[in-house]
Amino acid sequence: MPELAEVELARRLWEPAVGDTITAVDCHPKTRVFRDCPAATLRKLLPGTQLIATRAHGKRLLFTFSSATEHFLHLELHLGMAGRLYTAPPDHLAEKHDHFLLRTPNHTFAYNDYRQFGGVKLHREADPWAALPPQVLDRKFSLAYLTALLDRRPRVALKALLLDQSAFPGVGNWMADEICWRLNAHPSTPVGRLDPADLRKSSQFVCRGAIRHVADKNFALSSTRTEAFAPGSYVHLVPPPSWLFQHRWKPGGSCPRCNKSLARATIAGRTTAWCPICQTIHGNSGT
DNA sequence: ATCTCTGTTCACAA
DNA sequence: GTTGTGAACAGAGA
Repeated sequence: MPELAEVELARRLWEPAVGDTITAVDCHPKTRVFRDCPAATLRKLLPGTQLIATRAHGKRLLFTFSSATEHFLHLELHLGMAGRLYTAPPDHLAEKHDHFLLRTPNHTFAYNDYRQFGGVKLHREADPWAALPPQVLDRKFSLAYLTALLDRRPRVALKALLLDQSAFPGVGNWMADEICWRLNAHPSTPVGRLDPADLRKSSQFVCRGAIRHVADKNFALSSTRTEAFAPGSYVHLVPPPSWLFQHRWKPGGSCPRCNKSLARATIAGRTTAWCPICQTIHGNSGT
């Protein structure tokens, strides 16, 4: 599920652990989420360390620990399709599909992923994220930068480029559709036909709005209703009806702008919804 | 029972 | 070299 806003929400839910000492690590005995780091390594390295920083970049999370034995120690999490972080009391027992629990004196920080499409990586270098591309809301995501990006691969379909994590980190299926819709562009439009300034504006609008509607609002809810983030529930508030989001999966859903029926098809390998009336910029229309 | 899914990766085709 | 497609991963809910 998680795209950039849910990933940011997950980061904030674990943020209270900063400054805490890890007292124990419980790992699910049989899981494939520990891809390049055996669970035994985590159990050996993490207890006694202190969490000192949390970061999010696109769909990735990075938790940095200070350790007596390692110069640098980071845990990178990817939530895949169904991953979720939550916080619980220190004596919390692992729920179904909890893959690992970080224990601190006052909390349990849990990682749950029933589909196991996510994963955990261990990094031991100073900055494992040194080479990541700029994010949509970074200052480095400039008009010149995006123009060069489009010039490099002018024939790629808009939807495919939006889903490319090295181009638009953190944008997933629904955000990609939302950006196409806001841009009035058909998802299969070759990106060479687009105005980079318009694409930049639309993608920034959607990323900013997603953070506000999903990360900010659900986080505010979590501080008044901690039980809302117990296993089994997660995101409660979604973008408003003026966004495509609330209409795209409804059978017979209609465009919030012109009220005509939405179209659906598989584009760039993913189910895609768009408004055939509003999204008039096409690759094959001649204009 | 069958199908779908806010994701990524890999093999392979065109 | 580029671009597109389908399968695989695993489980829940319709």
